[in-house]
Amino acid sequence: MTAKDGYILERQAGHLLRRAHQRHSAIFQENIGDAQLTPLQFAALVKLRDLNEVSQNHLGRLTAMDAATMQGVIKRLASRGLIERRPDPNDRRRLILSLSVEGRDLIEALVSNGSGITAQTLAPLSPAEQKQFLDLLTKLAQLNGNGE
Amino acid sequence: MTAKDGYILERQAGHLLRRAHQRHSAIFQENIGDAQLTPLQFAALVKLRDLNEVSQNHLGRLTAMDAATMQGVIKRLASRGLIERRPDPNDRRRLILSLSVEGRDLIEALVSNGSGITAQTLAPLSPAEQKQFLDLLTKLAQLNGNGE
DNA sequence: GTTAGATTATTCGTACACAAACAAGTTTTT
DNA sequence: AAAAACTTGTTTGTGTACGAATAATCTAAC
Repeated sequence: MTAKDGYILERQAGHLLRRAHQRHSAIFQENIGDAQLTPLQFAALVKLRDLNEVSQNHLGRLTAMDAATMQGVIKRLASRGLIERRPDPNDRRRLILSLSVEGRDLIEALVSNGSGITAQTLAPLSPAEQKQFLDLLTKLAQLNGNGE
Repeated sequence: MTAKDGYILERQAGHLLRRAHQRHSAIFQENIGDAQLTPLQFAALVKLRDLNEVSQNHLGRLTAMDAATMQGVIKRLASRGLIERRPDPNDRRRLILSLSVEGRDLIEALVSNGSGITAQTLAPLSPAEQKQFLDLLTKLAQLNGNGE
């Protein structure tokens, strides 16, 4: 907490965001109910459940993963048999992704755990603070609003 | 944004924290003023400047990095000649870390950029909102307050 | 004072994160 | 239609993240 010129690591947005994200990841891992599933894999399954079918890159945009990251996440989900990949007949560059039966069953069984994880992550705050925090955080998560 | 049962990815704390952290990282990279320096490396240098000398594990605790991560961060900083490592005479397990002259010069020159990066990260919020956000985020970054 | 237990740093293995470069395919321009 | 520009998915390389295992050392208990 020392600082010769007022720059205190513990008060920087980036450091705090990183630590809060660490804490959330730990809560996720303890409570998701599937030891292999990671937050990104869970996000991909949830979005796929909502949309039924999407291309890989499109799913990446919806879940905020770049193409290279998405590739790895999808590969691992497919190797577990949770999702299926087939070529798009209208655009031969594209891979159309969808949930397998096992993937659908798994995500239906685990979504409620996801809600609990968010609740637990926000538990140190009062209900009013939770709402406020999510509102502010939503603004800061917007890709614009930076400074070019 | 669809959802059969109210679980909306875009409103989950973890997803928003991840995206806000992504945005911060992009702002950091554009504004830190040293193309090689990463947020973690910057944090390590800042803490080292504040404390002069610390053991590697201790520095890891102060910057919220586990021992394995810290090891890599320190290795890269040392290979750039920004920090020095010497054994602790009182405890032969320990490595005592300190800034080199170049490391000190670099961090002194870049700390103010760090403040600008936090400001820019929080720029979408009003000053009152910024204070509130940091207060709430600080509570959520505390390692306790989870639910065992 | 030795043994059991804890701590320090390292290594290994898996999973993000993302820039950069690429091949293959699609769209836009001219 | 052919060229230029863009998109999709993959690969490579570097840097977090962190669990688990290990060797060396230190500390606490007995």
